This record gives sequence, C-alpha cells and structure tokens, in this order.
Amino acid sequence: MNSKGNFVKKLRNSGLRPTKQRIKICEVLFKNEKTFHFTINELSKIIAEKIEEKISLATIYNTVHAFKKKGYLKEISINTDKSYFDTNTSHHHHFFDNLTKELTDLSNEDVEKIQINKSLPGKKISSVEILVKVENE
Amino acid sequence: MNSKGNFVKKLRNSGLRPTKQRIKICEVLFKNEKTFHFTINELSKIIAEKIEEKISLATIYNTVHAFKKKGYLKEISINTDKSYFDTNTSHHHHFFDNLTKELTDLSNEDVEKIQINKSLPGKKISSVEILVKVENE
DNA sequence: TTCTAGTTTATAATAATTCTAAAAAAAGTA
DNA sequence: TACTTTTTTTAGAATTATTATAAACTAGAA
Repeated sequence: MNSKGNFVKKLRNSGLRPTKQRIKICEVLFKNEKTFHFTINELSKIIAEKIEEKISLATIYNTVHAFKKKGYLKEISINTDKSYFDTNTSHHHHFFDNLTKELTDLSNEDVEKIQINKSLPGKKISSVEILVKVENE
Repeated sequence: MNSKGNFVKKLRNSGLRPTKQRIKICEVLFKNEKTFHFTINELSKIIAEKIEEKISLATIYNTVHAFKKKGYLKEISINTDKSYFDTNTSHHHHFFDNLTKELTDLSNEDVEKIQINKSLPGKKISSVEILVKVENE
C-alpha cells in the first residue's frame, strides 16, 4: 500500500517537486494496487469528488503529462474521440469494446509470441502493441 | 484505373449521391491503385492544390466520414495528436515511427498467426490489430 | 420544367488542449 | 528564521480540431 511519504519520495526521485497537488493526484492514481484506465476528463471528475480543495484543470494536464514523461503513466490511443491513460505501465495489450468504450488489459503472457516477417530499412522495432476489438456474442 | 464514371457508380451503389464534390474527393483518394494514409488536414491541402473550385472543410469532413461509414476508408488511431485515415481498407497492420510520424502498412501475410489465450465473458473478437512502433537503428 | 430530399457551404458552437502571466509555494541559502 | 530563487499553480485567454446550424444549392424524379 502506497502512502503519502512514498509518493513524496517517488516524486523527488524523479525530479518533480512534491507539491500538494501532485501528491493528491498520486493518491488518486497509485494508491490501490489495481491499475486502471482513465481520460483526463474522468480524472478531473474523480479529483473534484474526492478532494476538498480543487485542483485546476491546467495542473491536471501538466501533472498527467509529467507523470507520462517519467513513465508513471502510459497513453493509449484507441479511437479518435477519447484519449486514455493507463496506470499499468508494464508492456501489455488491450481489449476494446467499441460499443461500451470499455478498455480491458490483455497481459503479455496471454498472447503467443508475435512473429513479424517484415522490417523497414534502417529501423528497428521498439514495441509491438495489440488491440483486440470485441463485440457482444 | 478508376475513372469518373466508376466513381459515380460506386457512389450511387452505396446510396450516396454522386455530387461534384464527392467525385472530386474520390479522384483524390482512389484514382491511383496505391493506397495511402492521410489526415483531414492533409487531404484538404491536397484538394486545395489539385482542384480549381474549393470544397468547404465541412464537406470534406462529411465526405470522409460518409466514406468511412461505407467502408471505403478506415480510421487509424495511432497517437492522440493526429487522426489518420487509410485508403487501404483490407485487414492489415501498421508500422509507426514516432519520430517522423511515418505510417507504413504491414500486411496480414507478414504477421504469423496471433494466438490470444484470454477472452472476455459474453464478448467475441471482432478484430486484432497490431501496431509496430519503430525507431532508428 | 418543377419539385423534393439530400448536399454543400459559411459560419457559429463546442470541446479538448495549450499558452500566458501573475500569484503562490517549495527549496536553497545565509 | 528571513530572504531569494526557481518551480508550480492558477484562471482565463488562445488555439485547434471537429461538429452543428440553417440557408442556398443541386441531383434526380415526376
């Protein structure tokens, strides 16, 4: 279980000043061990509900991007209308239900090794990401 | 080689009135057999250059979305900042170079069969899309 | 030719995100 | 502690991409 003190350390270690706002956002994002997906809009609603003092939208944007840069969050592009962030930063894949817009993790272990028989001249692969679109049976 | 007449037929067959604007956009998108990727912004620039009479931006949006709905175009979500469309509507995958923002097709045949050992209750897979991110060697 | 539904257009509206500049807070220093 | 510097936060403005609106136009049918 992550506590305030650990977040302060985490922030300081990555060169981010542990401000009140950043610590609060850490608590919302990283307190429970379960990872989850969110949009900026959803996050700002959660923060508005959970926290006594409001955090400005600009700060939420700044912080999410700072956390992404530091590798504490991953951005996922599923469809154009919504941009999701993921607190699970390990390499993994996703299921996406276009109807419900629901996003579910698909762990690396649940996918057989992917063999790609083509390469681009002068380029090497940095990651292989799978998006499995699902619909109702 | 696709000609104007074919586009008129194509449009009519799918219940879209073959208007001057739609035919012009067809010509830009489907005239040459090579498929390609574009953003709305790029498309509107191409149209502005190639065509004597201007087509309003709203019409370009409408038309691209109509074509997508009819299956003549596919939308690809690679990253948040740009939304790409693809004139290659067959099932295939992509390479993406985050540095140059270059998008390259990866055909289905160049990927070994993907085995996913997890399923979501009540859902079935409708598609499996791979995004291979590349960087300079 | 006339009529009608579908389409295009300019413009306004909306939404998401970034920018800006001033105020506030954190860290460093004496 | 008090002072200084640097970073961060903030509200609101600016920007950008996209969608909505309503009037003018057009393709196709009668």
